[in-house]
Amino acid sequence: MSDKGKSLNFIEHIIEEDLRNGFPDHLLRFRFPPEPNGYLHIGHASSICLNFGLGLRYDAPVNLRFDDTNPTKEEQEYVDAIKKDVEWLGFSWDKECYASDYFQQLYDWAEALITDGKAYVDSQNSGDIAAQKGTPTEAGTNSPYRDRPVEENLELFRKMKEGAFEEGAHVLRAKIDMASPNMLMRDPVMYRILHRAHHRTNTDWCIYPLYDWTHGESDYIEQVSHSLCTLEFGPHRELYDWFLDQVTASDKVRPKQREFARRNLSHTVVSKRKLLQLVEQGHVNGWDDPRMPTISGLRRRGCTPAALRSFAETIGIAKRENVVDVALLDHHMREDLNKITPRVMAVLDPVRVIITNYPKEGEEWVQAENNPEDPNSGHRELPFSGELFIEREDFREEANRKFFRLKLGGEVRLKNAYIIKAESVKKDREGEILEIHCTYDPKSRSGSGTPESLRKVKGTLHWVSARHAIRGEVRLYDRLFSDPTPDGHKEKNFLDFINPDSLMTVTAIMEPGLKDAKPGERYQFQRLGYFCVDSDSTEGHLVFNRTVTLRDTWAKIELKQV
RNA sequence: UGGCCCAUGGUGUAAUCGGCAACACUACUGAUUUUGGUUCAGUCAUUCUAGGUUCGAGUCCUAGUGGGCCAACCA
Repeated sequence: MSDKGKSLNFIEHIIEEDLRNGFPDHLLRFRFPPEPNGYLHIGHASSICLNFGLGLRYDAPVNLRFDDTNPTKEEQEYVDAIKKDVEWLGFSWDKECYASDYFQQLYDWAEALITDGKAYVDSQNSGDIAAQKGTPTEAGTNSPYRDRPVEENLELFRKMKEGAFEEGAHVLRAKIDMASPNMLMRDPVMYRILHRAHHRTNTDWCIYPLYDWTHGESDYIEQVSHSLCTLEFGPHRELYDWFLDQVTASDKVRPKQREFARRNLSHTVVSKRKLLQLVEQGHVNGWDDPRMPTISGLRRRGCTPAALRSFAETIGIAKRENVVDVALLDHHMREDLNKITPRVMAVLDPVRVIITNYPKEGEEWVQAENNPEDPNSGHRELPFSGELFIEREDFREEANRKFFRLKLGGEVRLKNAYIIKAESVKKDREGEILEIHCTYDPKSRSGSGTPESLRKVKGTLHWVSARHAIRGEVRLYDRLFSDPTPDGHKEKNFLDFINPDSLMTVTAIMEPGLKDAKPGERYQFQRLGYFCVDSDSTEGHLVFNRTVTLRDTWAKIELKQV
């Protein structure tokens, strides 16, 4: 990484300390361990950048490990989507791993634990087991099966594995301490019976290990040195260490679990359950709807991997509760998009301009910079004529001097073309403006070098020649929720805060060169924002998604005037 | 009637051994600009509270306050 001079986050401090204490840097190894039961979201992006970022910083391998121990929820579809997202973010994993690859090893270790008297088969139902757990303030009570003889445990466990029992008939539990102040240490369940096909092991197994028994041992098998997870796993650390104690050899790396606070983004939710609800109840059009905070949604909206990475870098990592302002994400998207996107002109809410002193059927071509931020981006030719479209909100019959745009009797520069002056308007019976009649200064053409062309006029507008224009669908997205913390209200459901105007679709007028735009391509529509060609586009029907607007100082001025 | 974690501007994150509270975003000023974009300059903090240790505390100690997590055969 290029951040050697940067201050360290608390995880890096821990690693630096381990290194100082003699941990060999070539044994550093990390992992990103998603469960393939849903799509990755921006919170995962942060975790991906953390783990893979550490890999880059310390030149250490990072595994992509699927935590696939629950066949009732997990599917291959999610595995594929997750791999695509991680790759798209720009990271390469060392090994592609699956917890399910370790089922046999885990099983063998479980038998050893039983033999050691450290695990037993409990034949109660889940309700009874839960009842015996006690509460955070009261000790639990021992299961009547807790002192089952080793031989009987072994026999039952083997039969569980062979499929001799119904789901729920028995579980394997670690024998730890039913009075522990940490509820996770009260004889946690290690295996349950599930007669379900697994997306990788199919029907090979009918007992499946639970998270706590699986995760640390998987880290150990892969020789992960630092296993990073979110804060809610803090209490699990004691159990993680206990399970590791049962198997760790002295000459192997003993993985270290550390916890960080998940990143929350304002004006959205990042919980798989809630995202699923948005999809299933049709509040959005799927997991990759551009309003979704999923990586696939952000990608479809036009966000770049670089923007997501620099965003993750900026928000950092710590242990306190947080809500990151979505405006910061917007900033990082604009920062990257400003550098890389070609500028084009498109009018979202058109009104017709007639230049009365322009030759009737005349037309000419003007030159436009493709990207002022990129000197190598070159220029393109744009058709100009006496009949144009401009943005309806760029004209007012009357306005004060703060309004830099077109008004009756006022002048304005048409970007890359001429200075025009509004003379009169034509309206329909309802008073809606149909045409703005203007005159132009023929000597004011951009780049011509004439004194007239060098005149300073306050406003510059984007425009499209009516005769040459093409049309396209533009989807204007806004934040999905109107409240900064939609799921932070005890009394109200997060769905109550859904922004009814999160999607507005318009037909826009666009410069003709856009007709060959391909899905995934990003543009800046000048003075409007950044837009990305959507995958819904078909031959002859272009669809653009608005990624993010440009910063809009005028909108703020206007707001204050009201 | 318990255990664990956390507390620094509006937001997020820094601050070496205890030594001038820093960076980014937002907001607001101003300059530049043929995008009201970009760029540039500037403004915005009693480090949760109260004690204590110290020449010196965001940092260490004690107590309090506030917040989060823990009783899935989920991860």
